[in-house]
Amino acid sequence: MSERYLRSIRLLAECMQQFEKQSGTFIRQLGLTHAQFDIIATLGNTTGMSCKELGEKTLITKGTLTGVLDRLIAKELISRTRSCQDRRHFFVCLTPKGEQVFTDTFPKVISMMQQRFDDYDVADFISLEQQLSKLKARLE
Amino acid sequence: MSERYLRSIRLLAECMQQFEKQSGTFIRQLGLTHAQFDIIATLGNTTGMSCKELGEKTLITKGTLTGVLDRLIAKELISRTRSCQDRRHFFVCLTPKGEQVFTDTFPKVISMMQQRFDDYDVADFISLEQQLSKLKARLE
DNA sequence: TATTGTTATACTCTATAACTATA
DNA sequence: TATAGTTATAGAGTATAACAATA
Repeated sequence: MSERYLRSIRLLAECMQQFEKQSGTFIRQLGLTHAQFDIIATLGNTTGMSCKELGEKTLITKGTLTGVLDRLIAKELISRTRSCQDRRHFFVCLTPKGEQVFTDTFPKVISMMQQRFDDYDVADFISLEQQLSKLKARLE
Repeated sequence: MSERYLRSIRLLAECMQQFEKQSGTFIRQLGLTHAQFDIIATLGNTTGMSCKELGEKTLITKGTLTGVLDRLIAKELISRTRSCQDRRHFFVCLTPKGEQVFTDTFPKVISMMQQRFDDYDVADFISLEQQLSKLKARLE
């Protein structure tokens, strides 16, 4: 059974690697790094969150996160303000410019990819989702 | 359909992130970086390959690769010898010590993970593999 | 005392471009 | 001329530990 598990994990890694290869080119054209884009993507469609939460979601450790956020602030894509309730917390969210990068970027990535999935029907996607959800639950 | 595609990609990323979170702790305990472990894993169970091939498989660009290989050589985990046929090529392969890291590591990662997949039967793994293979083909 | 985040340090990865050696 | 790999450079990510501010 362990060979089967390994084979699935290897496939998972290969899928992810391919996706990152394609999206990486795109991200770099935006003048962003992978870590920076990760932050933008995590903050997208949210009302913002603390550094702690952001670090947990992106797996970036706090010491590193400060630097990544600094560079995104310099690019005016995010804001970092101290929380009023608990002044130990910072509140990080996308600026309008950051929102725009988020909403401009994703449709482009989607359209770039979408044509490859022409022969996927709803059932195919549902099946894929089910398998990945199940796998994710085991990995957590 | 694009939301379905995005949802699958997000799940894929979350699975990979979880896997890297778990394996990352383990890799660091070995005194290796992610890139270094990627090289070891790619060379494992092969008779070796050129820098070019290694770069293509790991998505590490040639300038970066030289440095990563230098550090693995310093750790005596790989060897890099010039090819006799075409002296432009180098031939990179695991040393016995590198082989040992590879064969020692994977069983540990497997056993760490395996218990989580107790309720996966052969059919589950086959189904997962099929879905991932199909996805991979589209992403390439 | 515990938690959140910053700062400092040393190392590694990264992309890119110029370069060397071989074909 | 083309290809494989190295070297050089500047910037960014990484882990870790010590620190400051707040609770």
